[in-house]
Amino acid sequence: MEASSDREDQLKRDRAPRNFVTAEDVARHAGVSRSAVSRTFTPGASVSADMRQRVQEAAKTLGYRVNRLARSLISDQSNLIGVVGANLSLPFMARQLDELSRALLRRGMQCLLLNAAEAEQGITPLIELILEFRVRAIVVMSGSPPSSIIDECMANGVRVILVNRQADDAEADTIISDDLGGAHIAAERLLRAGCRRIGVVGSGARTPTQIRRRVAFAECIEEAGFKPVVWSSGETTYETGMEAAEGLLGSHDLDGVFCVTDLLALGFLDGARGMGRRIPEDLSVVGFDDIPQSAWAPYRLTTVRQSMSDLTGSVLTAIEREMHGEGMALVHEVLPVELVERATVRPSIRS
Amino acid sequence: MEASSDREDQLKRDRAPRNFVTAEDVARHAGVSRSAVSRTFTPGASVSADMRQRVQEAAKTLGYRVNRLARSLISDQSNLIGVVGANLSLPFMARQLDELSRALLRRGMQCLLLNAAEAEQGITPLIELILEFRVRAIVVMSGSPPSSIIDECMANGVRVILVNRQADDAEADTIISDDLGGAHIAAERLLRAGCRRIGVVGSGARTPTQIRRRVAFAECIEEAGFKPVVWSSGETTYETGMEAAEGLLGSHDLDGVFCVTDLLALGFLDGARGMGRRIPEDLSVVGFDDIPQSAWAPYRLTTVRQSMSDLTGSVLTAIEREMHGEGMALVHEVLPVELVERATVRPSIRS
DNA sequence: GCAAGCTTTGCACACGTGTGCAAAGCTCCT
DNA sequence: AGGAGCTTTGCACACGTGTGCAAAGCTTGC
Repeated sequence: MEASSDREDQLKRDRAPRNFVTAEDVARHAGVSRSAVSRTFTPGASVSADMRQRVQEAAKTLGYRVNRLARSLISDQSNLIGVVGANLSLPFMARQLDELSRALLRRGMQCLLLNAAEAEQGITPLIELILEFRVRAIVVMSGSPPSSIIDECMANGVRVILVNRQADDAEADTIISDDLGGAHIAAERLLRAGCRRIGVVGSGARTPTQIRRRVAFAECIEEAGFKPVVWSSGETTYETGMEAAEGLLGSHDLDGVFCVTDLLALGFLDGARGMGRRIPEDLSVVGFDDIPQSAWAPYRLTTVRQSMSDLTGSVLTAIEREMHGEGMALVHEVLPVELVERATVRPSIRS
Repeated sequence: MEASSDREDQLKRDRAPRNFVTAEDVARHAGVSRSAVSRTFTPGASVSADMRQRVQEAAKTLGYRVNRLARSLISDQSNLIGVVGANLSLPFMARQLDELSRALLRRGMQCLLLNAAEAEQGITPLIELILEFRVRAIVVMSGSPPSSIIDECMANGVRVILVNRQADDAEADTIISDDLGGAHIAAERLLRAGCRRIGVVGSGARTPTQIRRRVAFAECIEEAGFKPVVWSSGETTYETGMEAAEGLLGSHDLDGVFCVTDLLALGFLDGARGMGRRIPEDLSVVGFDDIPQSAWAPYRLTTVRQSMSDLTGSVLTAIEREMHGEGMALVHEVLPVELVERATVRPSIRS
């Protein structure tokens, strides 16, 4: 917080003189009142046609732009949506952000993006910062906000929408893809392929999503009477996937592996191949997410797909739900997933 | 513009009542003047220690957050940086945005992200929208702004920073990686490998970057006495790379190819292999950008690397340069590139 | 103890906009 | 022509904050 203050201090010191045209200027130039200008740019306000035209002409020649800061000051509401995300360069996150920012713009909202990568003490400070902009809602795609800050947001009329995140018993909207179902599908598929010596690969990240997928998968396998080998350390990257392959396959002769993330799966595939395993003859692999790279020729990964459009759609639903009245109800959605069959799992034995 | 207006209209209709705590509330609760509250939260203002503490206590119990909209209204300046980008899910763009948003936050600035993907009539409307937020500067990573809007930004004291973009003779900061140098390096490397039947692969996108790389490469090859075959259609994706391989290798027996983008190169590699070409024995391939996937085991792409940190650093330099006075000078940087040798080009013949 | 100098505090104005209210203008019918 | 009813316009206030200015308080040196 200290460093940040110093920074802002400096920003202010070398502030440049601005000269934006104001509604006052336009009014003077068009010979009308300032209210008329305001109404011209306020949808639904009462202005006559020729007044509107006169104002618009003046505005055009002067280069007038409404000052949204001032506008929002009145309504105590901006069209800003705060977005908290980290690791924006990971394929899945990138796609998520791409779709979300596009959808927001299409609906007349803007995206205030804060990168949580360097948020050592959690994302609470980031959310606090976002609140200072009087945003319309906050979308959290990374980190786990303590319920105290969520409550504060809600108390101020700002919805908090958690995407593939969880906050135990806090009043937040929660949109999650069906990790349990997906893990189940993956387990089922591997078992049907006749796999018996089974492994799970996760990273060291302790996100709810990772844990749910790993645990649910392990349970399924155990129910079937087998004992899965688990890998869970490192970052959630391709490289970790390779390490997992070396670590796991060096000591265990596995014939089926579930990677909780496609990125891990791709690394794992390359690692396994590097150790001489043939896919899927010797070893079947299933991923989760369906990122674009999974369809690339060297991989053709069989994986559990999250529907990106469902995800974005649900976020928008939550944002547009009214804060008070009967629409206040929280959104709690578990989005369905589906298996995408490609080429990394052996065909089912009995069909 | 029409649709957007309707949208905003609707946003206003279902506006929810808010109840943010104001500085006035805090002042009353602490028994001091409102100015004192303001000064407590203004770095560098004159407040005594115990006054500050009293205010901070009251602010904490009441849950006060400075309203940045109001604050910015005074200074006519926010800490917002407008960012225009499209195709955020492409690896290179994603990394760029990741680094930029991180750097901005670290320096006490926030990122107002507009996705230009659906900007059919150019990005001028987007920049106009951004201006309404009285941003500190605008970073353009996609689309090409006409110089009229750039001039308007500059007239209002808002810098426009083009990243790997170009606006002919407009007053914008321009930060470009050395496409010409990179193309030269790529050509040189292929020639040294003994390639003689050479191709260039671009997409149908007519961005300055693409064109510069393609043209410069072709020139180098022609200077060496050969005539390159050119592919340039489709989107800038992996799939286009594959198509290019099929299209080009079906009719020409090439032994060296330069892809103006790594993503194209990866698709091209897979396409070429699918047609039975051995890399690099039969065919050498060089890319441009050095995205993470290029280092993956099936590819090990030799490519021309843009330094992401240089790029981000230069953007920050431009943002922080003063608008008036001696610091007003525009930033025009051409960032150096370097060849990353991996495994898709044959060793040099004469060394 | 007192004056000079410094620090701290409150008042009041400014920033650019939206909007309720009442006055003014217009339309239309009798 | 005149009045009822509707539309349009301007005034003035509100939004929450930063800050110049002067008054008040404090410190220091003699």
